[in-house]
Amino acid sequence: MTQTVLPTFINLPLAKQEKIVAAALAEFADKGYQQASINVMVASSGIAKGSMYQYFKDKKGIFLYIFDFAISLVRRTLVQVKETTQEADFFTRLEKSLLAGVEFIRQHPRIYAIYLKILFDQHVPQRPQLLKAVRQFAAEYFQSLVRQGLERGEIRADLPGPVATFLLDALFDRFLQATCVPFFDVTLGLDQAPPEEIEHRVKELIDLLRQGLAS
Amino acid sequence: MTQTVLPTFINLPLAKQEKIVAAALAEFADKGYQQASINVMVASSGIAKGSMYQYFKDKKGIFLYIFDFAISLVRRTLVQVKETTQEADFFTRLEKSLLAGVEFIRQHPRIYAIYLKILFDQHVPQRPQLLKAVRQFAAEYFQSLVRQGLERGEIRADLPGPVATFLLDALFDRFLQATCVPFFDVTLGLDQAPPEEIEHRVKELIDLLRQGLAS
DNA sequence: AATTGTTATGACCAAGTGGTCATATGAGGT
DNA sequence: ACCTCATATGACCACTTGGTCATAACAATT
Repeated sequence: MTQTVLPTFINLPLAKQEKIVAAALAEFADKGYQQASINVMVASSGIAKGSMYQYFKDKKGIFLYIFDFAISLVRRTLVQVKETTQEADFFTRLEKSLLAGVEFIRQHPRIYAIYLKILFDQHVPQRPQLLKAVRQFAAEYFQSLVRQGLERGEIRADLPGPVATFLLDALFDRFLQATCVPFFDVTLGLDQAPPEEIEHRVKELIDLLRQGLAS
Repeated sequence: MTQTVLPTFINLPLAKQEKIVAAALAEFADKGYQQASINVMVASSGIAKGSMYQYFKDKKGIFLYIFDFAISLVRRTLVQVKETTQEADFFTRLEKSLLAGVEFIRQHPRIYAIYLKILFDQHVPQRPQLLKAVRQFAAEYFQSLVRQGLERGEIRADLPGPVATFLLDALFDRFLQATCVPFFDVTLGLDQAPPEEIEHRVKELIDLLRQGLAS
C-alpha cells in the first residue's frame, strides 16, 4: 500500500500518535471517507489543523494510514484464530471463526464500520485495491478451511470449492453485519442479542450448513 | 412514509417529472444521500435550482420521494415473481427468485445502488424506517417460501425457520451484490460474468443449500 | 387590456470543506 | 547568548453546499 505518512508523524510521541489515530478512526467510521471532516479530527485530537498536514500529505494520506493500521490488526487476529483452531474439525473451526469475528467487532467496532463504509462507496480513494485486499484475505481464509475439510473427509468430496467458499463468506459477513448494524436483521434480531443467544444462533447456522435444507 | 412532495411537482407534465426523477435517482445512486448534490441534479435535469424547491420541501423530501418510487417498483416486481412461481417446488422457486433479482438489478442498477448506499450510512434521513421497510419485505418473502416448503414436505421438518430465512436472505443479498459491485466478489468473479455462467452458479448454490456441506 | 395567482429563475447567503502559508515556538548545538 | 532548523499554529483562501427570496414570466379570468 502506498504510504503517505510524513516522517514528522512517526517521530511524534506515541501517545500523541494514538490520539490522532483514534480521532481519525472515529471520524472515518462515523462518516465514511468523503464526509469525514478534518476539522473534526483536529478538534477532537487537540492539535492545530496545520499540524495535521505536517503529519500527512493530505486527506487521502490520513485515510490510507488508518486503513493500513486497521487491516494489519485484522490480519493478525485472523492468523491467530487460524492457528489456535488448527486441530479442530471443519465445522468446529467455522463456529470458532464466526465467534471470533463477533468478538473482534465487539472490541473494534470502528474498524468494522470503516470496512462497511468502503464496501459500496465508489469514491473512496484506491477503493479497488483496498477492497480486494480485504476480500481476498477473507476468501483465502475460507479456501484453506474448505481445503482442509476436504482432505480430512469432513465435507463432501464432490463439493464445488469456489461455491462453498462463496457461501461461507456470504453467510459469515452477513451474520457479523447483523450483530452490529441496528435495524439490519429483522429475522433473528441479532443486534443487541445477549452473547449466549448469539452462540446458539451460530450453532444453528453451522448445523444448517452441515445438513442442508432438503428433507 | 411521510410525503414531502409539493403539489406543484405532481401538476408538472409527466416528461418533466421523469427527467427530474431520473436525475435525482442517478445522483443519489452515485453519491449516497449526504454527498449527493442538488446543484448536479438541477443541472442535469435542466431546471433552475429554485424550481426544485417549488417541487420538494428540501433535500430530504427529494430523497424520500425517490425512495418511495424505488421501493414500490421493487414491491411490484417481487409480488409478480412470487405469483408466477407459485406452483413450482421450493428449490426451483429459490432459483427463479434469485435469477429474477439478478435481472431486476440489470434493469434498475441505480435503485439497487441506492439501497446499498443506505445500508451502512447512519446519516440517511429516516434510515431505520427505510431500512426496516426493505429488510422486512425481503424477510417476509423468504418466510413465506420456507413455510410453503415445509407444508409440502420439500424441506426438513425440523428446520429452525428463522435461521433458514436468515441464511437465504444472506446468501441471496450477497449473490446480488457480487453480480453488480466490482471487486467485491473475488471467489466467483460474478461481476461481468456472462448470463449462462450466472445461471450455472445459481444452480450450484441452490444445490449446495439443498444437500448441505457434510459428507 | 388589466388584474390576479401560480410557477420559474438565478443571484445570493451563511456555513463548512480541504488545503496553504507566514509566522511563532522550542530544543540543541556552539 | 546566539543561531539554526524542525515543528506547531490558526488565520486565510477558493470552492461547494443546502436553502432563500425578490423578481420575472406566464396563464387565466375579468
